Amino acid sequence: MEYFSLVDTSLDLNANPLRHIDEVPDNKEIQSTFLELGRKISAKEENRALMEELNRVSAENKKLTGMLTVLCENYNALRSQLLDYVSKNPVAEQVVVGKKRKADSTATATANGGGANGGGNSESSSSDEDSCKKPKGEHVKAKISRVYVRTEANDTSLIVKDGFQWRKYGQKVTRDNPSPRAYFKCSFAPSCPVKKKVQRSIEDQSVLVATYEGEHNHPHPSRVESTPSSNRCVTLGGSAAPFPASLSSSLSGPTITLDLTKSKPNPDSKNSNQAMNSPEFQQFFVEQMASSLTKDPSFKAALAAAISGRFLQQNQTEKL
DNA sequence: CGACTTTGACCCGCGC
DNA sequence: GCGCGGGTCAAAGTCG
Repeated sequence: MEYFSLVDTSLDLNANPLRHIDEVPDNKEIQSTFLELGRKISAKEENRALMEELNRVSAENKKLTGMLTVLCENYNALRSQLLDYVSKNPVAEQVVVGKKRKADSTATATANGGGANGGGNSESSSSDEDSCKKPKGEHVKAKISRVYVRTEANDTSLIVKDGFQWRKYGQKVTRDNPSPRAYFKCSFAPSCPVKKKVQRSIEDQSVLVATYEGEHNHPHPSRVESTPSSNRCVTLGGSAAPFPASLSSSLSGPTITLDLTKSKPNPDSKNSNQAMNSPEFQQFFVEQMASSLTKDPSFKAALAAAISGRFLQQNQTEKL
């Protein structure tokens, strides 16, 4: 339930929170009303309307808060079930292999297939496939996570900005996908073992599939690059990805989706909670919220209405 | 001039 | 053993 510390759930999410301003007659009408009926009555009526609106909004906020609570509870229940399952079935826990040629290629194939589901913006857990055919005698060396990033259609670069600094060390055209695959190492290498592969989804060329291998053994260098203008729709999962929970915000729609179901069953699952509580995550979250809100035309309209409404009210009180 | 990218060559595991 | 294909290396090029 840490999420409540991150998000002010009492946010007024009404599309048109100042509806009462629209309903109130325009300035001249108000003045004439005042002249005819006197100040006390209309002031009382306005007061009552405001109170009703406030009650309505409060009730809505309460409802939304309740829904979020249920959502979080469900997530926690599911996660604990998953952890139980993983602890009872050690095979399922084997997420990755070191020299995992076979397993990895299958995983990549499924990833591309997974990209097809839901327009390439869904994530397929890499742990399932990897656990199926485990080459003999191989040990768990690194953790793999997969990230889908929606880019501009004309953006040909294979750059997934996740806040970390990467050094490209290779590029290959693979057999199952005509678009080249780029290989990156964390720029903190060799002290940091994390590698990243980035390739366009075969199904949706506007979607980049980034596969992270390993875990960063250093703090996040900067959050500045974490919200690039070109990469907006990010789905994250796993350990090497910057955040354990999946976040997505889309270019086309100013929505923020906290996909809590896609968090990987890390044996050290407390990491995800720690990351969620980390200031970096909170800043990232707030940035995402802010950028999404500023892109929302209805939010802008509501804001403009609020400001103009405020001026209008001030004018009225000054005139009276 | 240093850091980073590009790109062809090389290495290595797997399947036949 | 050989060929294929994914992954890595490293020299050359580019950029700030």
